[in-house]
Amino acid sequence: MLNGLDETDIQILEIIQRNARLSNAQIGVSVSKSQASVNARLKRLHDEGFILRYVALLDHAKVERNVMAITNLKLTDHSRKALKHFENEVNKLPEVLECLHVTGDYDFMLKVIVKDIAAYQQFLENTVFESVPLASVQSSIVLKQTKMGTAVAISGGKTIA
Amino acid sequence: MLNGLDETDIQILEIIQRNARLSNAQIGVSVSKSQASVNARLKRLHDEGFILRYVALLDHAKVERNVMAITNLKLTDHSRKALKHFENEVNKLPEVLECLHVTGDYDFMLKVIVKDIAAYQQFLENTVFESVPLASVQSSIVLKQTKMGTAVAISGGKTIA
DNA sequence: GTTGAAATACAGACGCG
DNA sequence: CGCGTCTGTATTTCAAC
Repeated sequence: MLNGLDETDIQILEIIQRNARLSNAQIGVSVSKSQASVNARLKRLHDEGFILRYVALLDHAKVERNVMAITNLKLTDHSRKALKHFENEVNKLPEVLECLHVTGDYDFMLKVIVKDIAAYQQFLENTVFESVPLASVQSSIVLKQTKMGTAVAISGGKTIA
Repeated sequence: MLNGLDETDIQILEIIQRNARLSNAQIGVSVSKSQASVNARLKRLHDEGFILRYVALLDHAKVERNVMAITNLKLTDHSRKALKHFENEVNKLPEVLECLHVTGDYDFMLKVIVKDIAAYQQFLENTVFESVPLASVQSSIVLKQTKMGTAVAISGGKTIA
């Protein structure tokens, strides 16, 4: 159907993207399969690389990380070496949750999580500006996370809400 | 220490943000506590809202969702009612993984996952442009996901790499 | 898909600081 | 008296059939 996935596989993936703590038996009820069957499918989906990993999502505010910012960057040097170096530097920074190489006015888009605005200012000055030569930087502060998900809709068009 | 979290709590949170499938016993080894203690802490951390939920992360390419795009939007109407309506519309769209209300040149930033560029074009025309009056739209296609994480560094400064 | 054994999660009673 | 360990029981995982 899709890379060797049948309808049941797709249903299972949709479910565990939203709640990875359900038991195989609970998932089995939803997909009308035995728990052993669900177990075997989950193992296969993981072994074949469909499932990358399982993670816990935290409440950022509760752990005192109240500022999310989007940092758009344009490098001065676009050689392969410079790009690689930039990627390496970014990977070391715990404040950076995501780094995307994008088309458009800027080269990279960083999703940054810090304690407060002061911490963000320090992050820019002491870390980003120091790492590589930058042609331009544009920051957007996140006022509100209207939608915050990790689940991708699978199967042909759209699937579940 | 931080909202009532001690050093052990923080270590546990750091661990399960990266691997939520470890057994309580395995976590216990890392934090030098018994499995029962780890179990009790996990339950408390969840009940108190530090842990929002557990999810599985999929390989987007394997499920044929090869295009990630960032859609920046500026609305024409900024009334509270219009904002609320926009948020409601966006929440219905499975292609939109994240929607952030941001400062800067645009009002909202959408992280969109679709099958291909054609699907993105349809998403814009049939869905986004139809939902609310827009003053401007700017799309950035993601060429490469240099870093892709969900784990926030807890504790004062930085913690683990 | 069913069954059974091993691992795991989880609640209660006790003990230490 | 909060917190951790220990023990027993209920679930769950997982491999063999």
